[in-house]
Amino acid sequence: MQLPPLVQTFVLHFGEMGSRWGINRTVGQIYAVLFVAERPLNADEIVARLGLSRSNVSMGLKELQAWKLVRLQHVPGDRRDYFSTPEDIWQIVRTLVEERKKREIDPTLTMLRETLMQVPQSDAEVHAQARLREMHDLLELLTGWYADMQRLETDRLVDLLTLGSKVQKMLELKDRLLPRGRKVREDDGR
Amino acid sequence: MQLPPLVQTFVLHFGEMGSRWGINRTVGQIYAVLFVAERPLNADEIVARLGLSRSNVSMGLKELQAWKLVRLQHVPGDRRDYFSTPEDIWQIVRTLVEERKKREIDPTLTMLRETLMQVPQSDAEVHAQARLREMHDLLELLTGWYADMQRLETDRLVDLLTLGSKVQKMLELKDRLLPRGRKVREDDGR
DNA sequence: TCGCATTTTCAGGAATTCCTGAAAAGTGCG
DNA sequence: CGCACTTTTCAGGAATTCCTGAAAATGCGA
Repeated sequence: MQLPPLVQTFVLHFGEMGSRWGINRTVGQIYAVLFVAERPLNADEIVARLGLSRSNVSMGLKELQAWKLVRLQHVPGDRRDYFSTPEDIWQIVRTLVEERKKREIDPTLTMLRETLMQVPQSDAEVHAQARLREMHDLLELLTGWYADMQRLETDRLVDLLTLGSKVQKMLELKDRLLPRGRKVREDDGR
Repeated sequence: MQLPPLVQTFVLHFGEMGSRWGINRTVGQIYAVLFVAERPLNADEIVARLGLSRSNVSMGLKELQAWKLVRLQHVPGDRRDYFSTPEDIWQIVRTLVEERKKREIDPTLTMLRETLMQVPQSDAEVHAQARLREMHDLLELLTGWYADMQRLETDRLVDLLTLGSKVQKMLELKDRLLPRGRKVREDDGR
């Protein structure tokens, strides 16, 4: 592995973390290298930095592209493929959450809806369905909230996150100032 | 596997999902069985339902306990250990997020802070540090927000999530009503 | 303390996932 | 078209993770 020490620390850590998230270690490392690179890199440059086989890097890049975490680019006068991560880190977060939702949450919601349609054949099934409904409703609430957040511009989103629970206090304040304000909470339902 | 069909669908799906999240399939299945169970189950009951070996179930339960996702209980007059998941699904979410933060985010923040302390030895390292700082600041913002949310009672949290981006509109409204309101955003810093 | 019920540990085989080199396929230029 | 360069595919070996049965440890009542 041919990397400045500081970068190496990060790349190894990121690879480990990746493997706890169902992404394999080398894919995590490839991503990490691209994330800190000053310019787009081609596959051979990644091979040189990480000491993996060419084919492994090719497969890793393919997977990262499938996740839309990495962008393919071309350098004029060079036939090779170059890859980079988005400059904007919030864009990365958005993509990551969106893809995970698509692959994991959405199919789970579908499965939950299907099992909730079935007619329970026993007490055990009645109880199980009640639990599954709780899980379903929770995921619906979270995905609804997420859809809202995804729609905000980044600056607004950062404002909200920075406020944190102070939002809560401000809403109470607002309710005192504007007693009919509760209406705002109920109109325009999702 | 000896389960009502509806439960079986859920258990198998949950096992698959678990394996995409770095949790192994059988641990996911054990959790799923406990989640929909009407009462706490002992290890042999889980063995009967899932057709795993006794020792595998023992290891799985140990892992779930380490994650605090499962509670050990005793039934009067019975020496065996019984296990259950919390009734309150929001409690489950809180535990899950807390544990993942502790195991993944916190060590990552530590690593990022350490690499940011180092003196860069090259342009590549200067640029890498800038990227790592972006990631660090992002994680700090998110964990700060999370700490705030964790502190709210569940009902308040659900209110905020239900509001979604409408919070944004309400804050704008509030700023119009109470021009000096911005002060509220800046005092009492975290 | 013994005996029984229960849980835990762990070595090693099974299953799965990962990684590689070699070969095939794709691509654009002369 | 033919060639050189590049990427992709894939069979099979390497590495890792998972799972099991047997044995050890634990806990409790008599």
